[in-house]
Amino acid sequence: MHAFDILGDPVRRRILELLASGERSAGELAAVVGSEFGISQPAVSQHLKVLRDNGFATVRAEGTRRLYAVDAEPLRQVDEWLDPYRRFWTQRLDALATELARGRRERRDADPTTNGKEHP
Amino acid sequence: MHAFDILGDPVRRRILELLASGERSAGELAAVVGSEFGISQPAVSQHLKVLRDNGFATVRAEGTRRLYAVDAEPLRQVDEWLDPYRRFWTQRLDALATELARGRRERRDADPTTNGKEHP
DNA sequence: TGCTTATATAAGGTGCGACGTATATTGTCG
DNA sequence: CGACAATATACGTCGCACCTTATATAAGCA
Repeated sequence: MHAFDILGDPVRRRILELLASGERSAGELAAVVGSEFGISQPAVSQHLKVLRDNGFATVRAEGTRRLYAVDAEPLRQVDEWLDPYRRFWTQRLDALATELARGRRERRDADPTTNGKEHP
Repeated sequence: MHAFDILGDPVRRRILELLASGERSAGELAAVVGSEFGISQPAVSQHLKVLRDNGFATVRAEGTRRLYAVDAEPLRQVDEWLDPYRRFWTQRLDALATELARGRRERRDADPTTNGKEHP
């Protein structure tokens, strides 16, 4: 199953967002996400299972609690998938930088609004 | 509709992959993707519509052809969404570098596989 | 041991997204 | 204009992902 299939679900994305700042118990996640999306504890638990089964999260038992944490490996793969497209926006940024430089140069060379003379 | 929902579909991902290397006509895309996934021309056309409607692709008419191109803006958003997680793997790479350095040091100091003794 | 809390699994219902077939639209060429 | 080519839209069907309710598992505690 491809990583994007997992991230396609908003509930799972939200869970990962919560995990981004550190470990959370299944209960905490069920409470927060459950109330935000209006879904039940089992529903959240099922999403946690999907995240586990696909390597997006790891679990650690602490007593009766299950503490979840992000495993970023699949996210890294998503990041890799994006590689071929990065040039599209970095390129645009470069063009913007060039454009800005050009604008600056022209302003320096002949800017009537500051202190240059129009026709010496 | 969230960007990840669009990327969740393998056909749409494939289309974007093909567009990464430049413009393609709807017909080319339908031929390649259609045969790869075993789906019809209308099916591909519907996916193209989804990509259009959600800003992942732009179209330009050339005669009776429709030439599609990537619009990377939504992908840039996906890239942004990944930001909070980047530290996980960059951090891991740092740790790996550290680990490798440590391993190198230990090997230099006392490496049993080359000339050390197991039980002196 | 029995009761409670935390979490997961089972089983079943439902909505929606992706597909195919058929057809409409638009452009080209003779 | 009429025929053909390229592409899009209409519409009905179906599978599956996600949900709910009910229940199982397992740990903590009186």
